[in-house]
Amino acid sequence: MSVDAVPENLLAWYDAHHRRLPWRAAPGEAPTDPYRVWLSEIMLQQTTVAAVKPYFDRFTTRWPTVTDLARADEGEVMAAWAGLGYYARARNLIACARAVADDHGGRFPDSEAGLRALPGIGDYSAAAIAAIAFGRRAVVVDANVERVASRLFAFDEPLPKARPALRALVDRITPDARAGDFAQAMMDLGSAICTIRAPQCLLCPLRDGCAARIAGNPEDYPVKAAKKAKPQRLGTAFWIEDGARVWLVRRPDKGMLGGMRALPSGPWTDEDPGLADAPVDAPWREAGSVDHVFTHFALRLRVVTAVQALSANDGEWWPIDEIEQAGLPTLFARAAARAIASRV
DNA sequence: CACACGTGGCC
DNA sequence: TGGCCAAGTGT
Repeated sequence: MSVDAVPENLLAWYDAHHRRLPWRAAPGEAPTDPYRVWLSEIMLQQTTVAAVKPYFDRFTTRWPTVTDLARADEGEVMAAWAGLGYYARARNLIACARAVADDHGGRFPDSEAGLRALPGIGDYSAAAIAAIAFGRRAVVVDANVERVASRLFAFDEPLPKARPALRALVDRITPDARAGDFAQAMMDLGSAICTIRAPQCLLCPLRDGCAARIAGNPEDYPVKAAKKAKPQRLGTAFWIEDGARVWLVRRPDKGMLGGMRALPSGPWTDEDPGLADAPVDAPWREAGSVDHVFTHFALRLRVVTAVQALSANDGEWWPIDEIEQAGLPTLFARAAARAIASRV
């Protein structure tokens, strides 16, 4: 199979085997509302389809259009995003919705360059939205496409440094027509057939032209640069309650879990901070600790509790029996669960 | 440009 | 079970 035959074979496979997803139009159907395409692409950044589905349903039910989202209360959007991770996406989501509403008359730009200028939309998302929502030819390269293409061409230069060279190869196989279906077909193929481990080459529509399969080592692709070791950090979270309510703060926009509601907590470092960052003097009780692994460090967060009056400006009392609605990111949801379990 | 930035699932 | 990885973006 030559390179020229890739789009035809892949699209025929997609017509027969495409996944049905809430944000996707089937081949031949009218394209999905650009708002839904955009929302799904932002949620899917570094995030699995299974994790995104319930969030996508809740967001589109609560905010059916980009204008609705643009008018939404920022804190409510952040709380609705809680648990999905990479919270800068949620801050950029709001900024993008407001830019579309205020600067573009409530309609998404229909060109890759126009989309690329919006907050939270990078090279990948601009290409994907242009292709999927607007039928534009665009070279869409995500981790699935990198894996499929690097195997197809037996491309063995280490990523991410060699990403531009790999993108040039993807450009060669991207068709002018059905660019959106082609991009989604590459992703479905990467998800179902051309998997990280144990790829199902016998079922692959591109097997006859795949250099890595012919060489017998598809699992050796893509080649990636070595990763750095994760440091271990230590911190303390403070559960302060008045009996029925707990004291919550909002974390600064910059930095870890930025903009999210949280338990008070000092900086996380390689030294155990103990009670040094306590927001108030209190007879602290140990409630155990939570181990949590982030992208670039591991954290052991000690949880201490106290029943204490507290008056401060930068925080709020939250009913403990409604803690699930506070929109805590997973780390602090786990810390809160630890504190609640330790109550007498 | 290398690094910061979450979470859960997989083996 | 600890390491790897995911429909990346911003700085």
